[in-house]
Amino acid sequence: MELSSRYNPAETETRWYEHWNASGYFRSTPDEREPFTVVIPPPNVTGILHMGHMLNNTIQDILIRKARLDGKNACWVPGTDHASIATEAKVVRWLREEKKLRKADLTRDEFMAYAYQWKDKYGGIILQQLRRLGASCDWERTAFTMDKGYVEDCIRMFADLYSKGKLYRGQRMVNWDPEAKTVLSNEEVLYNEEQSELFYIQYLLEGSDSEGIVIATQRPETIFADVAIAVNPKDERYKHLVGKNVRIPLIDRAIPIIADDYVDVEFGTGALKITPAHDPNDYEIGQRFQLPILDTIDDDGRINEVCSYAPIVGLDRFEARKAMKPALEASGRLVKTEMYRTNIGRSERTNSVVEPKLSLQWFVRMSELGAPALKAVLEREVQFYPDSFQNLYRNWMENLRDWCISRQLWWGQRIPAWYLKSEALNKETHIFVALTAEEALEQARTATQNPSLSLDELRQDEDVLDTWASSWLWPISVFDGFRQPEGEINYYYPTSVLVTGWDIIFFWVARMIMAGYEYKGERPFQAVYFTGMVRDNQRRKMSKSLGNSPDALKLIDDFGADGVRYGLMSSAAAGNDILFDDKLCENGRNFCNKLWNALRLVKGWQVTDHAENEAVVRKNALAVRWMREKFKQTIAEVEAHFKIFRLSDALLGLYGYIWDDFCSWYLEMIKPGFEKPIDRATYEATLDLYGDLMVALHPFMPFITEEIWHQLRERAAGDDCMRQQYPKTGAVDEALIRQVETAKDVIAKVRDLRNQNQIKPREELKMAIQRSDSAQALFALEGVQEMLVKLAVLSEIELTDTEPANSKSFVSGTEKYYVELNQQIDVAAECAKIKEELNYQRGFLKSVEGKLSNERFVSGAPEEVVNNERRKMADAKARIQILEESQDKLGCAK
RNA sequence: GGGCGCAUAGCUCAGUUGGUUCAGAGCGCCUGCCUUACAAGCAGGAUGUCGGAGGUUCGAAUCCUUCUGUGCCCA
Repeated sequence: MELSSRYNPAETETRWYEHWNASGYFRSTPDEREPFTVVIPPPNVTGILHMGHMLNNTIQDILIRKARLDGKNACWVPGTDHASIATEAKVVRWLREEKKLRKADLTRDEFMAYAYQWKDKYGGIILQQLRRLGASCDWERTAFTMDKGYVEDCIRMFADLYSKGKLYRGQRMVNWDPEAKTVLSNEEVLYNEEQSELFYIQYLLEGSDSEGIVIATQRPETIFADVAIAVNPKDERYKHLVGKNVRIPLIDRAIPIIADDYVDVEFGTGALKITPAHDPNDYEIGQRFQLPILDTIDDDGRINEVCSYAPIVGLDRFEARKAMKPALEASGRLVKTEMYRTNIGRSERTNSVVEPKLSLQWFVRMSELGAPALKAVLEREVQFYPDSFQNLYRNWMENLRDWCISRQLWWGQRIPAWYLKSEALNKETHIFVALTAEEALEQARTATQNPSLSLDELRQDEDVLDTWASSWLWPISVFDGFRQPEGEINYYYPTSVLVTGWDIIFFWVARMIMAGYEYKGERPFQAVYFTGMVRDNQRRKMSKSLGNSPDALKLIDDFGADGVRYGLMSSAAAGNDILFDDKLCENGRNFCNKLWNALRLVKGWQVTDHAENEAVVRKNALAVRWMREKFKQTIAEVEAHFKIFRLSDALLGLYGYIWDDFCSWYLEMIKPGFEKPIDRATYEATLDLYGDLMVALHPFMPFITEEIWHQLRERAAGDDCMRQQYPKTGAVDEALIRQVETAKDVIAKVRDLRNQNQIKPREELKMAIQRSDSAQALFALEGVQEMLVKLAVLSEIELTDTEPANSKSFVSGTEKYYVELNQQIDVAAECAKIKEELNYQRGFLKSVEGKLSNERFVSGAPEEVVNNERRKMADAKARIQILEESQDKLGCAK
């Protein structure tokens, strides 16, 4: 069959993916083999494939395919996350723009119906895209965090934590998104420096028209919620005022001046207005001083009636702020304003300025949940790669705050708490948490001692769970671990490794570890591999708004999935950011092409049962032996790298072996002459070796390796590359490898000599070697001489005692070689070269001798190191002697 | 403000428990080649105060101190 000179990935990739999938190779069911389990970090259901997913899932696929080749029962569970706030925002926009509907006009059920419509249409695109990448997930296990069973698990978890007292409802200062009208976690608030205006406002003392205290605030619209002015107790300027009252401008309500250490003497005027309802720190101070709370801002960010300054009631908080400036000026209480830069928190989802707000929310008590999760990581029960992420983890885990898990959204698992309609909203004294409304009703009847209480008289909490409060159950729930605790979860759990970006170490990793210990009494995974962030070549994070994120599928179109996988992995040390560049994928594509052309070469050979001559047999036998030994060595390194998740190193090791050793050296060694056949033994050995290479490389580049595997030989049905045994390593004949390396060095030096003297690569040269024990030992190895003749393009090689006329020499190892040239030798240039070499060797010798004459080195360093130095010294002396002899013969001035 | 990390070739980075004159890879660059697998290629080549300064050690890119620059997390 004629093979094209360029590898074409498009056709092979779809074909092999379908073959694997149809053959059921991705499927896993429990059996007697050792399991290797990976659960996918579920991508957002409405997401599309981006570079981060590509990196992340390539890594998972590599680990899974390797485990499969190692004979393990590899199970990779795919799925998606409902991503409550992000998806709801998208659905709301879709309804508004395409259906002309507002969320407020829909019932909850109607909204949910639309949301599922949206999910069915756009959800799961990403899982389709992962197939293009070659992801060998068990698709029959595809899970979704809003699956019926999954929701049940979330409800069960909620009820369970509540009954154990690890979940409570409480009033807390939360991050409020007035646009999405929901609570945000700290992690969903993004802080950035913005320009702001600082208002210096004077509060007059009670009973005075001139004396007062000046405070500085960015938020003048909140002064009507003030309940005190605080100063630092050490602040001499204000000591005399503590305990007195001042009046809020415009409304003249009196508030006390209090003293608290929290106040920064340096900042502003050193006097701080205390607004417990609208600032977390003020809230803390308010609690300490048992001050009242006046909440003047509504859920949508408007000033409400609690504010006793009527002109701004009903205005948006920013409108109100604008209105305040003229009002304060008119009152004469505005001292000055100044511009200043400060960190403003905005919602990651809606970009609106986050409002600190007091709210009744559900909180998970973190103290008990956190302890085992922290211990597990510190004691390496859960091993992080790279290990240093422990620091970040510990830092966070030692400062845990209770976790607010309620969100004011509809798209998500609705909180299973019921209240009595007879009680005012957010003032409920009775809470019934149960798996179903009926059970809640039972509780309510008992609690109220009213057996005729009906479901109509209860109302369910309107809120849903924070997305992470559902996805922290992922490693358990996807194996049905809550409903079938004795089922297959016992086989697959704990999972082997989790692969995820370090940016969600708190959101998700930490919480899965907590859930693992809480519900299985065991770690959810043995290892966590943290990937870096994929950035562009200017180190900017890939983002839609910057438009710097390459189209993942286009990359696959352009370079092939294997090429992209190579590109991502070749520069992806664990935890390190990747500065992505198409160039990387180009390297991958080129590598595919190299593999492909090696195939073309090998498959183009005629094969004969009778080798050309004994010399060729000896040369080829040595080449095959060398390649096999080096392969074992390479596989040993690959295995060592896999063990500690150094996938990039493992790949580059294979790359180097294949490109340099196999293609550049081995194939050139055995390549038959023009229109000459190759002997069958070498040919078969080469096909076997090539096949083994494909298996070794398969986890990284699954498609081309499968294709070549099948091109190499006729294979029986089911004899596929992805189903082989990973090549085994074993004792390596390092002496043999060293000898061939020596031969390679000689060949390289002859080539260099040709280059420097403008001798054509194909012009045969005569070479002689200075007779010595070491030279004789090297040439005693069968095939070495023939190898040199072929690759250095020599007419003959001989041992000699005398320097041939008209020749140039070089030193390799401790041997001296002469190459006869049919041209005049430039004696002066030769002398200069030798002198330079001598200087180097003498310097080398001096440093080695220096070490060896140091008594403390000889007695202190390990024997192995000392012996090594002794060998170096002997070699250097031998080389110096050779060079000095050359000097003498050439008659160089010394 | 508290904590963590990084600084090595023009660029991006490796360099494992200190041990070869150990300073390395890829890309880029330079020279010569369309050599009958591959120009998406082949054969060669150049490139560094290992951020600065001290210290420990027989020996430091590697360990310690400090300074400088830089990135991230938390507040």
